[in-house]
Amino acid sequence: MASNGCPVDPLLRTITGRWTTHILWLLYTEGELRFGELMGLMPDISAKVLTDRLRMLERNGIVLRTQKQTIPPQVSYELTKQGQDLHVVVRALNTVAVEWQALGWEPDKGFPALEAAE
Amino acid sequence: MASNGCPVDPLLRTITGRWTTHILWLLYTEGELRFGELMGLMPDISAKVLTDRLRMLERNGIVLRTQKQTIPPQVSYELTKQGQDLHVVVRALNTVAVEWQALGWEPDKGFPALEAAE
DNA sequence: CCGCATCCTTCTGGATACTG
DNA sequence: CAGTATCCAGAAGGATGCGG
Repeated sequence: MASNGCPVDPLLRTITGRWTTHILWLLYTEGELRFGELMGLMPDISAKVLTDRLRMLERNGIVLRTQKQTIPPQVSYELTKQGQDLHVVVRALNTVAVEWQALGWEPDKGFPALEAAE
Repeated sequence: MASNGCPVDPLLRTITGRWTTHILWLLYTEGELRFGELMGLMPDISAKVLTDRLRMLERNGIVLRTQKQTIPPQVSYELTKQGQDLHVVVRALNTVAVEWQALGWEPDKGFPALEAAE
């Protein structure tokens, strides 16, 4: 998979993927969260996928993982300083998403409200 | 593939994917472009993938396709009004990408500059 | 010049069952 | 509680060749 020349491409590849921005959004709005809390806030995600995403974000310096060796063990996640840079992106995405939702936009269907007005 | 509750998810699924933001960036910075011009500006993309992306963006009301029935035929693409909403997202992505690039960030490697400073 | 059809390969997300 | 290991299905990316 040859690298695209665009500098945005590698960043995009890391922060996209099924649940990634949702995780970032939650850590941004709720602050530090435990694994189980994240599971609770995302009812449809599986433990494996959540772990995958968190580990990937950790490798990339975007989230910080803190393990407390208690019984039962507790692990919590928070955004790193760099991870917080992404709030601009996530907020921009959220703004447009909400705006388009209000216009009736749906993937592969476009903007029904606008077409009807023609 | 059950829909995630997050309103950002469908939008994200549309504008991500290997070349999509690059296309949006070019249409945003260069304005209207012909198919061949886009190919020239993205040396590594294949015609099929470019067509796929453009058709998908067209279906979603993000780009406008204009065909001129000349010989040889010319087809040009530009952002729709809604497509221009995305410049906020693309600009945010670009800002962070450039910032992180300056810090030595690489996918799956994190921020070497910061780790060295510890 | 622009694009469609076909086929193939890779990557991703997810289900399920098990562990310290 | 917070994972790990394995396996699988489907989607996405891409190469190639034909067509208006």
